[in-house]
Amino acid sequence: MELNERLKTILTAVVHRYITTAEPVSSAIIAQKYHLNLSTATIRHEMYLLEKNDYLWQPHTSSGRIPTDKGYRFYVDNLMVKNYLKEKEKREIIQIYRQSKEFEETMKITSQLLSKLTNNIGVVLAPVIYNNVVKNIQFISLGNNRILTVIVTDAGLVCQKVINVSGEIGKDRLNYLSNFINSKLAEKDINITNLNNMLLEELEKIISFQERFNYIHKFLEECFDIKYSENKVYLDGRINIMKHPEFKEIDKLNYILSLIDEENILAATIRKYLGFRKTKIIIGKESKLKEMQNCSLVTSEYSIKGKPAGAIGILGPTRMDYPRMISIAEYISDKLSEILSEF
Amino acid sequence: MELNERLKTILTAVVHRYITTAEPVSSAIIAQKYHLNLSTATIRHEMYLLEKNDYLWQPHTSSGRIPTDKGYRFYVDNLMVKNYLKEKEKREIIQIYRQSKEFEETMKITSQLLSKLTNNIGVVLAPVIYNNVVKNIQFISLGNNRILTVIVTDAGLVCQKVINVSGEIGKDRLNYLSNFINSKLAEKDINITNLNNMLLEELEKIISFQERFNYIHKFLEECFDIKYSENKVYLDGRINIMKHPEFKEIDKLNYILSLIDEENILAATIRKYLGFRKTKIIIGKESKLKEMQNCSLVTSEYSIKGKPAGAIGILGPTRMDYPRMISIAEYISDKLSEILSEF
DNA sequence: AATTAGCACTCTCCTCATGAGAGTGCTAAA
DNA sequence: TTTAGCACTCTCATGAGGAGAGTGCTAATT
Repeated sequence: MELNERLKTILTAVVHRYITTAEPVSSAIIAQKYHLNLSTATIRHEMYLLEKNDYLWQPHTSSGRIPTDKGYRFYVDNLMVKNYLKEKEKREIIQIYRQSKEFEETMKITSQLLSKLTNNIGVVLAPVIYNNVVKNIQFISLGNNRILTVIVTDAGLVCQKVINVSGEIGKDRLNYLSNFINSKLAEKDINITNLNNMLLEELEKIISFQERFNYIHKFLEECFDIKYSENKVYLDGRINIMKHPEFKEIDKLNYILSLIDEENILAATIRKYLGFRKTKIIIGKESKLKEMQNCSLVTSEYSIKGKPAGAIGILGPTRMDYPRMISIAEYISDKLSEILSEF
Repeated sequence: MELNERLKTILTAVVHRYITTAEPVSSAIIAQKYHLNLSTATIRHEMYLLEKNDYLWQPHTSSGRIPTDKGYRFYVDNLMVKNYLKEKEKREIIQIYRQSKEFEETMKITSQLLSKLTNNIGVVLAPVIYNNVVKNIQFISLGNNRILTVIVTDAGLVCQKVINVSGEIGKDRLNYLSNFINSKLAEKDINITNLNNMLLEELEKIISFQERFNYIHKFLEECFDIKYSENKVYLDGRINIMKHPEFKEIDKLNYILSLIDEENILAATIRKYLGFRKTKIIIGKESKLKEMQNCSLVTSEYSIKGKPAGAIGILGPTRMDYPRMISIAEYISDKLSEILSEF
């Protein structure tokens, strides 16, 4: 069924009311607060139609109505009015970001900002590393045949690895090798994931026949074998879930708690929806994850120097103030992109 | 009051019973299950004495008894029998550790092990860095007047920092500086926290009069200004709290959740008790933290190459199997010490 | 045809009463 | 000192009853 204007207005009213009170919405409240110049009976009839079409539901006959996932979805796609942060809020966000100079701290601050501003759970997926270009490689001898390899990428990410070698490699040799590699890196962009195939061949030209078959070769191989671990997740504001009346029920709490505990599930969900639009909204059961069935997730992607890098997210009850969540997510992901690009 | 043997036996029985069932313990159950050859009336009388002396309490008159914090404390200090892990369990732990080569991963695995083995929350405090000796410093130019400083300590910890300089510093100059610093570091042990006062003076001797007042000096100062951020906390098994009947009550859950959310509170608590014994047990209100009043925390310190480095912890309800928790905490902290010392 | 007033009906929620059950405290006897 | 016996206390589950919120339906009105 195509919703006519009046039905849309009523659905909007129900969503707004439910978002603010968390109580089933009655026809009387709509008539009273939203000045539609309609009697409760008419509103009741319209709500009945909305219910029949799955936009609303009732916890029991003779109680008010609550939006369904489909109702929220329609609201988000067709009804809501975009919200913009106040200048004052924007300034505050910038102010907070100014404190941080470091990558880790920036991630942490971002998740905190998200949770503080929204009263929900803030999620930040650290930048994926596999499309980064390697800028510089350094070898630092730790003694005891242990060598620390530091790989720096164009996005300013630093990747470190301690490697055990089975024989001594002199400082000069290490320097020679790293200088050679760095000169190659300067010549052309090499992606972090294919360091191995791009460099090893070149290196074989300059290392001795002997070396080609001994521990030095093995060492180099191991250096370049970056298993780009699933990117890190930063969470903040877990306690916020307790503020929402929907999670007074122990079962619902259980679901969201296991979501919070297993950060990977959450990260995987965000990652799954990554890619073809900056901001995405996943409402309740849309995610197919039973742990998420009472939650919505608003995600927004950020980039580093124009290249897509990661995403942030806001996790809360399906009953959330979507326009505000979206504006916050978008503003913060923009700021984060700027900051990380400067690093 | 000094507890006589019989009172001790009964207290032990009550603690054991309550730990396994989470139900108030009646005199009849004690008589039935613990074969003391005493009538319920006698046991009742003894329990009454224990209650008067604050070792037990009743949720209401005419219900069974529950140990108080003091009761648990007495049990832990005087009554419990030390428990040892089975060889099979030990082997499994070693097996799991074998998978991990990296520092981060080791920390994560440790917290997972703790939570899986105990059905409680596993906590790991990463090694503190401020008593580490600096082994090596490297400067890597990132371009755009940005320099990455990598500091490596004797414990194999790596500390990185990107510094903005307000003028160009050539590669040769950077190399010269780092070589000089490294030679000084090789001469004598310098603690990471006083890099600044130990090195800056020496460096001033070798840098030009000009440099002494310009950005190069500032750069070096900034390099050595390591704010040894509070050490990182790894948590695992948050969801486990839902398994314990005591946290069915939403208020208690709220407390422990805020503890879990603000990892710093937990870390600070562990840190507060750090120092004069390997394993520590904090029971309920002993911690003075209202968020911890329904919880107990078993912590055990680990070391790197013999030097105290950090601690692990197990967080659960006061009603926990202390002997087992202790044996797990101690075994894991020992293994962790070994592994980190090898890194 | 659309809207509305009116009202019976439904369901929740709170309170109170009731009774069973678990476990105690006390007393008197062993 | 220990115990049997019993009255007493408190919880918990159950059900009844009534208030309140809100609906669905119908007949009347616009």
